[in-house]
Amino acid sequence: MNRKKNITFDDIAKYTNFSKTTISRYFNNPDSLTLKNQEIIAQALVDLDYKENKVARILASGKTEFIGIVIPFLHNHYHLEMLTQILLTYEQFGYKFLVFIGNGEKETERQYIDELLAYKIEGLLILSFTIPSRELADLPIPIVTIEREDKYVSSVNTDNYMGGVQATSLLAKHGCDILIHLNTHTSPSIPSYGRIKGFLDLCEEKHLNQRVIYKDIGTEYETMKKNMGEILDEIEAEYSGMKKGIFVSNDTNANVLLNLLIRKYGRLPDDYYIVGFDDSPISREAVMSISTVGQQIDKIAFEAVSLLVEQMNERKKRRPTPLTEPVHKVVTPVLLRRETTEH
Amino acid sequence: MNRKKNITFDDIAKYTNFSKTTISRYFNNPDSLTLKNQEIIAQALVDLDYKENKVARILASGKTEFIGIVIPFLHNHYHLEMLTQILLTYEQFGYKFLVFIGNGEKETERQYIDELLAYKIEGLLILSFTIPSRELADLPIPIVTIEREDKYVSSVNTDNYMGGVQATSLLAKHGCDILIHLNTHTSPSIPSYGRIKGFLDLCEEKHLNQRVIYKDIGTEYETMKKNMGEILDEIEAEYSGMKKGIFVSNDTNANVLLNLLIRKYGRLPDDYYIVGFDDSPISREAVMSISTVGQQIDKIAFEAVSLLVEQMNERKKRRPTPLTEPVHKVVTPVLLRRETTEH
DNA sequence: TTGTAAGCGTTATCAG
DNA sequence: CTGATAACGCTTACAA
Repeated sequence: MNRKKNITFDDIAKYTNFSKTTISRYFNNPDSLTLKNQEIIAQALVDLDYKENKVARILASGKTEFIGIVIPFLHNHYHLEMLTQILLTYEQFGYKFLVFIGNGEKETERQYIDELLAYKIEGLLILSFTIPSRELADLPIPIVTIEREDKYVSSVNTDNYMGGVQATSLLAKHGCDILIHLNTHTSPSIPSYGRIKGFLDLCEEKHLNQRVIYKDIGTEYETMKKNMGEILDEIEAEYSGMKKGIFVSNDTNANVLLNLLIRKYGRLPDDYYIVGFDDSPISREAVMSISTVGQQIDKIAFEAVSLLVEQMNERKKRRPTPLTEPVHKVVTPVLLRRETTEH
Repeated sequence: MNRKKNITFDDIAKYTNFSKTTISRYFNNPDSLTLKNQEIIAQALVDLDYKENKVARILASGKTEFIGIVIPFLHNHYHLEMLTQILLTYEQFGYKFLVFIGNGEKETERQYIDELLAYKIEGLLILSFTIPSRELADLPIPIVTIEREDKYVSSVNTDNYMGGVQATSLLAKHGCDILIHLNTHTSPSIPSYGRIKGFLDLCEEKHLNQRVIYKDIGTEYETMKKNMGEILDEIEAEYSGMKKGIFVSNDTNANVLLNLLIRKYGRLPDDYYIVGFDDSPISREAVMSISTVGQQIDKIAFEAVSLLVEQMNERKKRRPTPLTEPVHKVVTPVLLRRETTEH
């Protein structure tokens, strides 16, 4: 903020012989001025090279048009793409975003939220998993979470259950003898648990031979390769000769499995069918394109901001009717058949 | 901003029988109060559940602690990772970021910058390529650009030239008979032009047989595959029997080439050596890990914010000595030898 | 070490 | 349709 000489409403008022109030009206309710006076002021704006100061406006009006975001520090495609899509909603809603990257520590993330609150954000989007929704619900502004535990707050998530069903059905259709799901142990309170449940329910319904392998594969590529290698060895030993349908919890891991197979056999053996989850870039860029369940990240981002803005607007009414119950929206995923199942 | 009743310095002042000023001092210069009085105020803060209001502070002090970012709308790993690393510098510098995603249109991006200016950002980080640096230089706040045309403004970039030299040397060391560089036509005013120049200069210096193939591969995976396929056909025809060292302008494209070869031969033929650029995730996740030139994104982000903050601080001095010439910092890339050259 | 009072640049309220 | 004047909540000389 240049301490020197910023042109203010006062300057414009003097220059045009109107009052500050009239200048303010020119911006907020121009129709209340005569056309002629509007023109006079418009000209003065140009003559004086006026630049607006939103900080002053916020202080006076109480409307920041800021939304806070707390996103976990993950290098995965999903969160980064989600952030991008959220930022892009500026075009539709006009809200500006103040972004903090969480580090997984409760105390730090609480501090971030306090800082956001100090900037008078009007709503908060939480993607980070650190702070339980019970605590978030007590914040004095509307909250919407994305793809995390959301019992006490509103949220937008992928329909993970349907995604699990879709992936499993695809493998079932190919007549696999054994359906295997690879995942980590996941709490039922987390949306992605639906992937496991979808898998299990469909297998039960269709009386399919199934197995869930719970194992944390790790995040370093070399570690992932090693852990996945062990899983693969076990699968090869256990289900040799059978047609194997493997639903992997995400594309990154599915790709590790695929690479292992390709390097072992030079190509994907006929008795392997693989489906991933996320439609992340790797699913397209892999040696063979990986069938996957695509999350509609743009839709989720839009719905989340939309839901948030609705609640923010509700608060601005004279007689606000705040939500009594958290709203949980769900976005349908899209099954993408690619080479790892259509070979 | 809750219109109702926010606790303000006035309330605290009344509660403690101090003046507003003293309360302000408690926050900005606590040592100027007696320990006892500090405690009294601290207690009052708790009793009244005071929440700070940075908007008011900004208006009064002129310091927003905001940095604006305009980043292009690209789904590539590089920009998203850079954004993440920039946001993470909050820990060190305390500046908050207001992020806009450019759409490549000058008029829109100018509007974004105006909006940022209206929020009284203290500095601006530009990653988008749309607006020429000539125009950026006229903005009334410090600017730093990252990896784009930067003639008239300060910038931080990867040392692309050295990267080109490193990649080329690696291929040369393996005794390749022909060195091929795949790239698009690039203006010398853009940092990444250095990759081409580095390649050419080294080849000339070492009297190496070289060839640059300029071709826009596209962004859709299928298109890329098709275009790269044509290039590969030509290479196979032209340089059959020769040991080929191929330096591809980025990892995404290098991976396309690698996949094509693997699918054709079941493995990477012995007479192919491939180096990419960026150290993007795909270079590790590919069927064979891809040798590449790693950009130190965290360092670049840090240097950029650091350079910006320096200039911002300079302005706050009583007698500021603004930069007379733009500063161009350069971050050394790191050569990563992986399977595509060490087979 | 503490207080007084004048801003910072808008918007809101109440008149006219 | 237009204008005074008081907020908004904090910082910053200048005093004491």
